[in-house]
Amino acid sequence: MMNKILELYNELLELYGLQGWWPIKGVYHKENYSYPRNEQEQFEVIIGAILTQNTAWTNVETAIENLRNIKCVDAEQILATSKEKIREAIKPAGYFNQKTDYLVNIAWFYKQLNGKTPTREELLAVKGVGNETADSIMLYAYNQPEFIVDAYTKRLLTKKGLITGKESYEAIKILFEKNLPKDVKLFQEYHALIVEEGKKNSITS
DNA sequence: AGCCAGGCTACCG
DNA sequence: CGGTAGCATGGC
Repeated sequence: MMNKILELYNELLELYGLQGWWPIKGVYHKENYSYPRNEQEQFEVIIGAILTQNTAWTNVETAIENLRNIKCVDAEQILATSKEKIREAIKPAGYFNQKTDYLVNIAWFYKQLNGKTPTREELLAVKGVGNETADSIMLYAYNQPEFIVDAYTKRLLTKKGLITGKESYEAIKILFEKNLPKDVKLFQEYHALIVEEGKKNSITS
């Protein structure tokens, strides 16, 4: 018999279908997992992961478009641009003072990687990158099998009675990873489905 | 007119 | 360690 974590995945998949995350240039590439296709797209995923911290994705889209207009969906360009300009561009995403610093930090980090794939620990050492952002970057920018735990995930698992809600980030992450095959596509779709479910169901359901 | 959104850091006990 | 204030915009 299947475990509850895998059952939940199949239930969500049945409900919502394949999601095809992460959106690039506002587009969800359903049933195509060859993204990101180049460094520009990879870096777009990374800045999106930072900008979406506690922020609605629609606001992030606007911020990324503003950054695109000033050629700053690019690590070198961010480092060559004044913080004031970046701050203005990402204003719609909120927390713009913090996030400007975070973007500069990740730009330095990305540049020194010189094309290498970072470890999760290296990402966590960047100020502005916490557990969820690190896992989002690993899973969607680098296609590494790290399961993402977010507010929707905790809420859904609590509602399903699979956790109490008091577990740590790490504990919930491990719960998923030990009950699922270590499959990047599966991890990508599962998190996307959880977000879809979270968006469609109000806080009080 | 609040409350919420794909969190993180700093600081407290 | 766990708990929480502060950060900020836009949509409903």
